[in-house]
Amino acid sequence: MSIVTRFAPSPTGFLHIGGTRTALFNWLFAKNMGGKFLLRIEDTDRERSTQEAVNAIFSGLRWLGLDWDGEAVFQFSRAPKHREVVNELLENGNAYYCYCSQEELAAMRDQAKAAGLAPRYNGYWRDRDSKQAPAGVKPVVRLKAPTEGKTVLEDLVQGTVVTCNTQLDDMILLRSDGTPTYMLSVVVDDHDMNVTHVIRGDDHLTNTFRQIQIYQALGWQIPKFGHIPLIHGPDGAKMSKRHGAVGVEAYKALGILPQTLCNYLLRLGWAHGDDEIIPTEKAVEWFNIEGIGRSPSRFDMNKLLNLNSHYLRQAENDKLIDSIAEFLPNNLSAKLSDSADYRQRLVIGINGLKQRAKTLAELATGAQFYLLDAPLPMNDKIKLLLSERESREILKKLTEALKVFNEWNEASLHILVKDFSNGLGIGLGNVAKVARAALTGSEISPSIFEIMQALGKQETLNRLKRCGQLVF
RNA sequence: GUCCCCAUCGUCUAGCGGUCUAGGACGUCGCCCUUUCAAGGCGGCAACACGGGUUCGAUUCCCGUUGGGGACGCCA
Repeated sequence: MSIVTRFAPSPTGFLHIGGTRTALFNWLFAKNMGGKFLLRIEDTDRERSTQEAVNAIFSGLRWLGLDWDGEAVFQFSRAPKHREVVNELLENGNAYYCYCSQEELAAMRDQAKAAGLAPRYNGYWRDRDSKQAPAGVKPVVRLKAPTEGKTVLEDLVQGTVVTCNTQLDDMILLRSDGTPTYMLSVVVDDHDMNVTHVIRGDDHLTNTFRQIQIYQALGWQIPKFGHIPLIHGPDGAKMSKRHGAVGVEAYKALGILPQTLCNYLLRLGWAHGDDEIIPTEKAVEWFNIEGIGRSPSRFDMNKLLNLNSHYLRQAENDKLIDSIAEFLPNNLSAKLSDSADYRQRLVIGINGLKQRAKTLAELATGAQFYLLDAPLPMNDKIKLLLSERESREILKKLTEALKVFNEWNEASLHILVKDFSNGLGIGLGNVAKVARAALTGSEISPSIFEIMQALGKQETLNRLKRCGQLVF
């Protein structure tokens, strides 16, 4: 039998980074086993579900390349089927109506807590006749769960986990307004979608015992479960808003590459020996559930950034140039797309640039001087440097030397400027510093010879000459 | 409060009884390379939470302690 996994997020916000890892593991497992990966939107909470959140899930998964098989299933649309199943349960005596009010339930929980027990419903209506029901109260439907014995979970990640049934109460299957609860919907949907492996966050572990009880009441085959540890923030607590970026779109906006995020998320709690750089193809080949660690791991932005600079350096230049557009100010990104000349500068210049950037955003910032027209913006330090008489002397002489030079490539320019510096007896570093300032408006940049080549002779001379004449 | 899970450098991890004077990566520190900054190369600092067992032998197995985390909704 072919395996089927699924990712089942609720559309109540952004696509959470933790959920993303869950999706990745499900996807990898399915791919590794030659099975299917399904997507189900758990939108049964009508109050909190939004279309915007659904879109965020779709676009986030697509961005990461975690494609799902078939159409996404919207859980709410299956409510009639869920009610049908509840009726079945009601008929065969595995479920019953409960008329307790919220106040009564709260009292029961307090009572149990006071007695040193888990807060739970005490089964008041379990064996009571509905004829005794208070008038005008709309009942909920509860599962008639076993009151003794144990429920056992053979978890793919956590191992064997056992819970006493006295710990669990009769969960609600149908709300008083007739809508199905999550606990029931997941079971019915996973069953109907033929899901064979439920891989999800650790926070669902205790839910699983309840869900197993539903499977048992229905006489359905129980899928295999694997509960992966949650991702924690740097402080060790579950990732939440106060930790900063929790949605994948935030990482996209930062200029993190999708392959970086996949690689990073995979290495959080899973390893393949000493391998750190694991491209998706390898991940699919190597992934296994047994390798998933059981302890939660903390999110480390530094390592993510380091990985990202690796993938940035490896990325194809054309793609990189295309993808920095959205990180550029509008006027510059327009220049990039409208003018082949400006783009051509980056075709060469991107090489030095991408070696220095940790994110696409940084790459875009670094690329600006290629797209800007003189006069370049300069800080006081640069202005001061360029206003010195020695600097302008160097610039003038350098302009003259370059004017008659025609081997316009990085290596030749390097030799020429080196000889030029020797001739002046001032050392390459001093010439480079001034040229860099004039060419880029900055004291930090890629190799000035690469920049000269990328800018072309005319623009190089233009920038050098301009600064040589500048008066501040 | 009740139940469950977890525990190797600051962080992510390798290790599945002897190969461990514990390996890799990020970060950090130093050196080299060098026109700046990166990248790269080389090297340093840095961990088996604690206490009991089991065993000829425990980082590895068992039990406790401590510490951390998660779950206890007519949310999902």
